[in-house]
Amino acid sequence: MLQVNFIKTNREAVLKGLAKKHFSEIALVDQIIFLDDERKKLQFELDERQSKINAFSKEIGQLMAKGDKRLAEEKKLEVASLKSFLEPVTEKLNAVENSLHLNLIKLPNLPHTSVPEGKTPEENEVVREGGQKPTLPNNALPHWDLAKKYDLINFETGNKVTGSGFPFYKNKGAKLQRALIQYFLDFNTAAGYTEYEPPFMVNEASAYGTGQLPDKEGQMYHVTLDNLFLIPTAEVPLTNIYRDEIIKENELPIKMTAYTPCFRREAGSYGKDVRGLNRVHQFDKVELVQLVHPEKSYDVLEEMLLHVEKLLQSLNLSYRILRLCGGDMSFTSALTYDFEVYSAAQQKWLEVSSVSNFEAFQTNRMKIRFKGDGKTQLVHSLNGSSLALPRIVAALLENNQTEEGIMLPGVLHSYFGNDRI
RNA sequence: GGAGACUUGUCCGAGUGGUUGAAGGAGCACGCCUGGAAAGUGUGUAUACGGGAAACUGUAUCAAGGGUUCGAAUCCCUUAGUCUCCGCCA
Repeated sequence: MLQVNFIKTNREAVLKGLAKKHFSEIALVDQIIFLDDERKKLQFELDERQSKINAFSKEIGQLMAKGDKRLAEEKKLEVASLKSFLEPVTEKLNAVENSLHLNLIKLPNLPHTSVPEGKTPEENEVVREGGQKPTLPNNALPHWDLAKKYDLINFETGNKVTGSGFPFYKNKGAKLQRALIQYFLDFNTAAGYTEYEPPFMVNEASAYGTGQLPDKEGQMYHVTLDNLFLIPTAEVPLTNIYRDEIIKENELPIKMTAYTPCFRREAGSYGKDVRGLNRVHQFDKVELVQLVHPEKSYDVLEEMLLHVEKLLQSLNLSYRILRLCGGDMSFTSALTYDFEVYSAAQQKWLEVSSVSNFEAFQTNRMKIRFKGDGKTQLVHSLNGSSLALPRIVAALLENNQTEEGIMLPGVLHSYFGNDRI
């Protein structure tokens, strides 16, 4: 959520930023400014009245103490008439505050200046590529066939037991999941991230805090009986740890990592892109979240980028880093880098990580602040995947297939207990 | 799931209708003291939204929401959470 004062003092910049994000309801901006002025007026009016009432009440108290009942009774009547004015103003103020808030949460975050213009994924900017694309024989198999061949993943059973998009991992497939999770977590904690195992369901306030609610409830699984939501990413419980808290400046940066399953209803799925592990409703992911001093968030973003890059390099995968264009970025992000891994058998890039700086957009909703220079201000939040497993698994299987089995990268050997599948 | 007790500021803790945003203590910050530290000592130390150039000042907030009252941290209701006992359970 953008800060009203920022919108008011930077109206032009806000409009420009929204245009870059291809946000169409720009009338909201002036609406918000209008409503906020209205809010202030009403607030002032209300405070004035309340102040008078408070003063009178105090007097009544003093009169009662002196035993001057008659004068006290007179004052009571005066207060009563003042109070009758209070209610309509309060109601108006509430109404204005509500619609101000409703409008405010409709505005997406503003893109950073380095965000490229553009509307579609094709217009994302390739920052750099790394690793080597493997050359596979002509009879190379896509991962769904490899999964069958080595009995690693069973999609059909998942369909039967739960539904499509809920695969069973089996045998070495299950063990590979465990190895990857363990490796990723160790890699992250070695870099100073604190490991968490958070709840896999969150309440409404938390889903709201990270921006899943309102509007995007369709993307989450909702446990209606208890009004809880299955988390679409560990970002939600992790960031919400600090909701409504004021952090001491010397405790920043706060670096957190967690493995969780992620649950996504993914309304718009289609065709070839959803084959095998390319898109599923439940998948495993290790996530990074940082809460940092606002002046440092872009340095931290670069640091997280390098961190994830190192992780991908250690897996010997061919990857590229994209800087997302304004139209392809998420609602909450100010700058996002996507990591894609090359799947040799499918001959396409698969997104495996998304590293974003949200600046104060999330923390303004969650009121995560810190105290520095005597002032209380919002921290910046960032997150990144390190990594989402399914597509990593897809690439590992496809890119490393040989006659002798699937050769795993060295860093996984000890975790997996073998050098190949 | 049942019964009871409880929920006050960063923390501990006082406070059962009237200058209480909240005693007292701890912590923290700054100053004095010290060769340095500890001890001692002085001052300061919540958040949000307003007004004001500023000094300063108004309103709200004692789990959350509602109610009673001229006035509520204090009384009533609802919800959530914590603890204890019982039940159930991996």
